[in-house]
Amino acid sequence: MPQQAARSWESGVESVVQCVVDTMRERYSEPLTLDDLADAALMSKFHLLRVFSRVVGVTPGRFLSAVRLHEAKRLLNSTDLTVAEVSERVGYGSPGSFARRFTEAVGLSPTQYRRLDAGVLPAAARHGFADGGATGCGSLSGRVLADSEVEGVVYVGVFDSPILQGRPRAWTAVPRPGTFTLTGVPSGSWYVHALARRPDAPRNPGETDGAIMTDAVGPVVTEGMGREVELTLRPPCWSCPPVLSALPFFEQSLLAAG
DNA sequence: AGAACACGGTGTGTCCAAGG
DNA sequence: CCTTGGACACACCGTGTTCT
Repeated sequence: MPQQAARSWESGVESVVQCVVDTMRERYSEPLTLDDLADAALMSKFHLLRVFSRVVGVTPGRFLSAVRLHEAKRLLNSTDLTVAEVSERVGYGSPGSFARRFTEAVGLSPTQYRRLDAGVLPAAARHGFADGGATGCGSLSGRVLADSEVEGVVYVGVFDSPILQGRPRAWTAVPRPGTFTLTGVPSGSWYVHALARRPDAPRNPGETDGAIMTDAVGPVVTEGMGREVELTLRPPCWSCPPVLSALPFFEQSLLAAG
């Protein structure tokens, strides 16, 4: 295929995937299936699965799940809806199932997450965040660059997913973009995520849309010492899955709680 | 080469119950 | 009212193969 034709094909695929992402963001509260999304994209579900994964980096199901849980975070912080009501609004049929997925993705249960806003957090919920999460004996270092100005510290964490979700296996905070070293990284294949607040970012943990800059690399195989990575913080683009982990606001909450 | 299909394993959501 | 855990069903995913 000539280069120009290849570029045209790629841009066509991107616009189809963007359409699917838009559909997810608009209709996350409905029981969307891969078939529905494939219909919207005018292609088979088999092909959609392939092109979506190639462009976005995660499967359609995982992306949709991230969109739903991100909206749940916003509702928990900006409304008085019960957890069950939030669960229903974002498309989950079972509050129990919602609470479990939320806890896995965010690192805190829905009620614990809601309390973050008030700077109140049970001691049990600190485990895995407050100690840097480190459980291994390897290390990983590198450099974080930034597209534009950032406010406050830069967080760097090791996660098991290309989506910034759950509790990091190890994390650190550095005062500004620059070099970092992560210790206690378990051996394995990980995704390294970096994130920081933009100067105009709201303080509300639920309002992360457009308020932060992120970057990720991976999978990075760590075995002992010596891995070097480089990340460049940028505002989230349309194909970036929402940030689900409570990590960027956890340290702030710890400080507020004393 | 790209698109569609088949299939087995895996992951996710639901339901239910128990306990805080 | 919320969280957690187990069992179950089924949709989803990854991979290999076939078709155009």
